[in-house]
Amino acid sequence: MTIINDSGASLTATIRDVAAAAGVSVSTVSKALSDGYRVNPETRARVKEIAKSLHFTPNRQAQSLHSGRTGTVGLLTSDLDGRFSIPVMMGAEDAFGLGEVSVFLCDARGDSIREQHHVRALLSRRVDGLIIVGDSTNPRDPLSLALPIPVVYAYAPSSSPDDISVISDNVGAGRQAAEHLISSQRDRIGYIAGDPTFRAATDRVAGATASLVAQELEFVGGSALYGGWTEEWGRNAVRHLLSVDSLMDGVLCGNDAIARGVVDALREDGYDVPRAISVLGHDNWELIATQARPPLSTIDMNLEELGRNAARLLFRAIDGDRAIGTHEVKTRLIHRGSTSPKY
Amino acid sequence: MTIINDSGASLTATIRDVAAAAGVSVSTVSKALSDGYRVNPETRARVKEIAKSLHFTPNRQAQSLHSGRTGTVGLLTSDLDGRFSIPVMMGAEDAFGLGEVSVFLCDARGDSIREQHHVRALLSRRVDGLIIVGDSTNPRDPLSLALPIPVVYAYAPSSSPDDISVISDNVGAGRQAAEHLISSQRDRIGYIAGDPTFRAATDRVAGATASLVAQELEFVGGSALYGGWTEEWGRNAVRHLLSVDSLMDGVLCGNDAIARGVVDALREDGYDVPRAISVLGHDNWELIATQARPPLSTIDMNLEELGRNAARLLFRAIDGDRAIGTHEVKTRLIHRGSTSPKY
DNA sequence: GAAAACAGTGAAAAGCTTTTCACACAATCT
DNA sequence: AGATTGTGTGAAAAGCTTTTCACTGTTTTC
Repeated sequence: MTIINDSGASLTATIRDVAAAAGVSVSTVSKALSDGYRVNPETRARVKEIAKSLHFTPNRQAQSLHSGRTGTVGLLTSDLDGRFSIPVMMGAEDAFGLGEVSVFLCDARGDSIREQHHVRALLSRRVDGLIIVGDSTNPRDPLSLALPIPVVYAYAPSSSPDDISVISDNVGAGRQAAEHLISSQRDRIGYIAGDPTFRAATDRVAGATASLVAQELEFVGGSALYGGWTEEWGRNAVRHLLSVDSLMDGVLCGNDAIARGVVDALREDGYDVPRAISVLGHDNWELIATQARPPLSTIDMNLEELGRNAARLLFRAIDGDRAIGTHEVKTRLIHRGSTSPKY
Repeated sequence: MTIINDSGASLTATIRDVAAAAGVSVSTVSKALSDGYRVNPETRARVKEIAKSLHFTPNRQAQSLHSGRTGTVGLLTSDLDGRFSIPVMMGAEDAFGLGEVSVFLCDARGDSIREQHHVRALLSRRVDGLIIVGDSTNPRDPLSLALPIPVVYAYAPSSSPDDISVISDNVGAGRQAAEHLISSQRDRIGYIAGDPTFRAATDRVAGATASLVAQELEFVGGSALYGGWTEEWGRNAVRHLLSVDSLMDGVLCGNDAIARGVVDALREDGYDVPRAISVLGHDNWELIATQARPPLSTIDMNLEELGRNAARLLFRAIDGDRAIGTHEVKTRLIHRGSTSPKY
């Protein structure tokens, strides 16, 4: 099925069509369009003119058949509906530039058989490289196949130190969060963490703990409280913490859902957020954070930046410069209404 | 950069390598691997064996150079962080099958210049077809280029009736929602709608209105209340409706955020949800719906099914069978805690 | 026993582009 | 004038696979 457009030229014109129309050989067309070859300026202009009028675009399949590079990259995610892999993908797409490199998207749905299958398919399409986007920050096993192309792991690092990984700096985020509360004169701080089987949960706690220890403080109740990633857990945990220390003046939360549960419970129980008790979330999950009462101050993981970095590292690796190891992306604090200086 | 794996075979073996190793010609290898050609069974077995040991996978670039079909499809979304385009993409990927067809993902970020650019890039990659995923249900202008490949519009339909579009049946969804409340003996029902500039908002209201009219009912306050898509609007609107009719026993909402605002406000004001007042959302946006108190009953748009349909229609179109027009996907009711029969 | 059918294999073309090499012709130098 | 340099162009190969056609032998048919 070939639709002919207004000018009568098929949109899938090949270089031969251009050559015929210009009355020159195929190789002259190629050179005329490429700049940097010796072609009579007049010929070049005429060829370019005709190529344009024919809507000629070189067939990248054929180009790459010749160059050995396809200008395509595989993006293998394990969880498309995850809130984390999408921004990472966007950042990567961004860094690859408009049209320069195209991205094959595959979703393995957490199934390693499926993953293998996708990898093979991508390999048969001769992608130049692969980005594997995880759905949690826990390290994952590297791809088992020996691959002829470079691979970058994003969000979830590879468990092998010889691979290239880009992750969010969760320890630093924990520090950043704690310092934010400490700097607004809070000294009775509780930590309501997420699921302890997640590396993200424990890393954030570790960072925050380090900051408190540096100020000779400790968490309300002596240590962080682990639970789940839900609002309900936040509601229950904050009430428990208040029963331990009724003068608690700050709460750090493992994510925004927990934080939302916390501010909901506090509002119901008549506490003044942020003046009496400041609450800080994590993830900057807009739809939850902005709709909370008050809107949540939180930590943003800069996931798009993470994706961009992953893409850049992949480029370098494709060019032969493999920067192995785990690269961390700094988080940033988003100030909304749930934190403030103490009154 | 070519990594040699354990067996000593490069993973990028070509058909020539296989031919050399098997001591036959290239064409024999091709035929032996293809089934359906006349090849000596012994030769065939030997070739297959060797191809396997060399990890030979045919170069799809070269294959498609020959066949004219690339087995790739472009997926152009306008809003990757949108909650709607992702499930549609997943469904499409699903229907395209594992490895059979690969998907190029592009994000135009709502910018038509960018969109054009992506379309050109995809064209130069000779994709077999294009799916355009919108970020709202409002009809959009069709791509301005005359394309040599078929296009399917998903979620947001094309404004041209000659195109192929797949959308969610919002009118039907409104009916479904209203009937759910009516069938649980509610007869004083309010409708808190979203932003009236969105077709989705007005269509849902239209469907619900039709169902009420059929029962000789009308909405509390006479008609639906339009506002925004936020929780805050839900909170404000439901309090207003109660001031109009303090015996209101059901509330239909334009989306789950509104519904969540509604149940929050009702809980704060001491109403019993779902017994005294049932509340129904829309979108089945899990993270909001499941965390509400009580969890929200809602309408699911079957977006993955929508994506699958889009993919199937694209296949048909690629095979020359263009089913033009707008195809609707039925919604389904998800029953959680916020609706029940009246006590 | 000669002609026809058949089985198995290989050579070659096609698909599109890029790049190298060679050629023809004009212009410059000795 | 003959040799050299330079300029613009085209032919051809390479990259990988599929498919058609042609070519040996072998087997069957009349």
